[in-house]
This record gives sequence, C-alpha cells and structure tokens, in this order.
Amino acid sequence: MLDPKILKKDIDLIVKNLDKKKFHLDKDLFLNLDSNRKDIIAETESLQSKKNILSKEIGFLKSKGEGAENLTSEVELINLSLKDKKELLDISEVKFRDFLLNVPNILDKNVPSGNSEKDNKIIKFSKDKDLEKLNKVNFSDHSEIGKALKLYDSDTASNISGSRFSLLFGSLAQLHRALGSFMIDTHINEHKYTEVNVPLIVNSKSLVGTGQLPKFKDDLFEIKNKDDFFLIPTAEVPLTNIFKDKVLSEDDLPIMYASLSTCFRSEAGSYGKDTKGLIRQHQFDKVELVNAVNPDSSEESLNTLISHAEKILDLLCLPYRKILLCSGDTGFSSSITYDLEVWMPSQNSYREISSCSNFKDFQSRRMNIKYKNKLTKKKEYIHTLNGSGLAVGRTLAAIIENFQNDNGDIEIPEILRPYMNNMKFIKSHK
RNA sequence: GGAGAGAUGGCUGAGUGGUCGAAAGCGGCACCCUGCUAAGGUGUUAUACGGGUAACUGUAUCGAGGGUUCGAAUCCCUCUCUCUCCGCCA
Repeated sequence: MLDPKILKKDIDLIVKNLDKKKFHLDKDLFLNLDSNRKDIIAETESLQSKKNILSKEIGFLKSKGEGAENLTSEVELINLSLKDKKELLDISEVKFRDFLLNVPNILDKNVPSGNSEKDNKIIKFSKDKDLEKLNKVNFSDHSEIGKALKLYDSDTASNISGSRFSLLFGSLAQLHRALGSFMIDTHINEHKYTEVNVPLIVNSKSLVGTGQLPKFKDDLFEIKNKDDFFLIPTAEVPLTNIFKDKVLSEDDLPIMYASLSTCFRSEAGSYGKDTKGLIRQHQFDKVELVNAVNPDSSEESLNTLISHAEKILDLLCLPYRKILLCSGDTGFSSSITYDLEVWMPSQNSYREISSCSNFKDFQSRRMNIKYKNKLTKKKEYIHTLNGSGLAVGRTLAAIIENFQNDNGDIEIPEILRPYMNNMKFIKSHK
C-alpha cells in the first residue's frame, strides 16, 4: 500500500511511474475519494464532539440531582444525524482503502522501462556456463527422461488428482527431497537464516498483507468447506506475516527467515502453457527467503539475497543468468525484481527458477510492521524483501536435463551426493 | 466434538455505567543527586486519523463486530482467539 499522504503530494509523479507498470491510476477518482472522506470525517467528528460535551454535562447535572431533559433530547437529535454520517463515513473509508489496496507499488528508479519480458535486462551469465554441455546431444524434456527411467509419472497423477500434478518415484523422489534439504541447509549454515516451518493454510488477511489479495484471488486455491482458508501460493505469505502488527527493535534487524514449503497455485489463465513436466504444477516445493530490514539497507540486502539464491545454482553447477525485470514485468507488490533463470536444454531457453524482490514499505504498510528508529525515536515502517532460493521442482527438472548422460543416466551433482547415500548416478528403475 | 475460564497500554495487572486513554508495578527515556552505589530522587512514556506554520487541538481505539443508554473498558448479543478438563486423533 502506498502512503496516501505521499500519493496525494506527488500524485503526478506517481501516475507517471505506475503508467510504466501498465497501471492506470485514476487521479481524479483518488483526489475525490480523499476529499470526500475528509469532509465526512470533519462533519462526523464535530457532531461527536458536541455529543461528548453534552453527555458530560448531563452526567454532571445528574450527580447533583438535577434534571437534564433538554440536553438529553438534544443529544438524541445529534445521534440521529450522527448515525447517517457514520454510514456515509464507513462507505467512504471502505472505498478509499479499497482504492489504495488495488494500487501497485511504485517502481524503483533503477527499473528499466518496458512492456514485456522481451524488455527485461540481462545482468549477467553464470561463470561456468558450459557451452559444450548446453549444446550437447540430447534435448529430451525432463519429463520424457523421467518417464524413460520409470521414475516420473504424470498420467497416474492426473488420475489421482488431475492435470498439473506429478508422481516421483525412487531415487528421483529422493533427489527431490535431497534438493530441498541441501538448499535450506545451505541458507541456514552459510547464509545464517533462521529456518521456519510454516502453516500451508492462511487466512485472507495474511494474503492482503503480502499483496496477493484483493487483486489476485483467481491465482489461489481457496478451501471450500471452511471460511477464509487459502492454501499458500508461496511461503512468503506466512513468513512475512510473522511480523504483522509488530514493532521490531532496530538492533534486531535484519531478520532473515528461510522456509522449505509446499506451494499451491491454481495457474488460472495459463492453459496450454508448460503442460508437460515439472515446470508449472498446482503443487510444488520451494525454499523461500524473507528479509525484514532497516529501510537504509534494503538495496544492499536485495543484492545479498540474490547472491544467496545464486549460490545454490553455483553449488549445483547449473548454468543460469540474472535478469532485471522491466517495468511492465515487475509484480504488483514489488518495487524492483531480479529473476534468476536456469538453462533448460530441451527448451533451448532460460526459465525462471528464482525471483527476488524488494517491496520496500509496501507490504509493511499493509501489515503494519514497524521498527523503532533510534535516531528519530519514531516508529517507522520496515522494508521487506523476499526471494526463492530456489524452486525445488524446477531445479530438479534442470538437473535432469543438464546432467543427463549419453546413456540416459542422470549424474547427481557432487554437492547432493551426501544427501543421496553417495550415489553418483540415477539409473533406470527396473 | 462436549464442559468451563479468559482476552485491558512494551510487559504484569487494577478497574462492573459518567470526572477512565485508563490505577499501580515493571520496563523504556530524560534530568538530578550521591561514600547506603548491581543504590536513590523527579519527570516523562500508546497508536491512527482530522484541523493548525507551530504551541496545540478534535475524534477514535480496553480481542473483533453489532446492540442497550444522554453516556459503555464496565450491561446484552454474535464471532475470533487463548487456557483448563473430557472425547477423538497423526
């Protein structure tokens, strides 16, 4: 949520900024809502004030044993018009807040202008990009490889659940589990995150806090027989909401939480896209990194956060590139987003495997997360950031495709072998 | 799922219809004092939204929402959450 005061003050600048995000901010509507609300507040409060004064006087008179019928009937009259005013006020407050909740975050000055992913800016390629490997022999899709090994089955999964679900068997299931463990272990041990085990079901308030609601309800799975339960689309939601309504001490910042969790997305509107394999599932595992930081250091924190995600790709020796998303591709809540994209040989392209964003005070304003600033002695909004470190299913897919040998076996990246009983290859399941 | 108890400021905890944004203690902050020194004293200490250059001022907030009343932390209703006991259960 944007600060309504700043929005009003810099409205023309903000309209321009959000224009680049392909959001049209209705300036007149906002100014109207704002002044309308203020007028009603003023009227309501002056009535309320009158009422308070009179009521006190009645109390005073009665304590002296005197009658106060005149005053009582006067207050009754005030109450009548107050009731109408309060109804108007409620309506106007709700409209005002709804408006604000639907306005996206403003873009960081470093975000390049652009409309679609074509305008995203490539920042760098991974060091050990193995071109020989990239151009190698076999371009089988990971799902084909998995099926050939008899360790992957989407047909049976769709009987059990429906489309966009998978079954993994044997050493492929083990590799999947190893990946999750390796990632979270690395962040805990090397990057000093605190591991958190989170609820996979959250209420709508939490989703409003992080920005999935009210605008993106269609992307979520809602639980039908229970009021106000949603499956999390990412652990970002519970992790960031840990801080909701808290005032943190400046000394505690930054707070770094990491969680390996299952995520659920309805993938509405992506019919026909990535229908094969593990790339776009209704259910997938992901390690999520969330930082709560001092506003002064959020830019630096984003770079560090990205390096944490990159570290995983480096350790796995997967080829990737780092992308700065253009204005049109940057998400609703984000001010600036970098993606990491892993090389997928079968698609001859890079695919998103991590998305790291600085939300600045957009989420903390929605969630009311503050810290006590030692210098100003005021409570101020913190900055929140998050990133995937990494999406486990997509990483598994990338490993299958990038580490496939000519004979069809999959070589297990060295760093994962301790998690796999020192197994070196995944061979076909007989 | 059944039975009961509860939810008050950063924390503990008083407060059952008016002068209560709320006693007291702890904690925090500021200043002062000092041969009782891991001490003492004094003051101060919430948030949001209005109005005002400002000093300041108005309104709201005692889990949430509704109701009774001229007036609600206090009475009534609904909901949420927490705790205790019973049942069930990974």
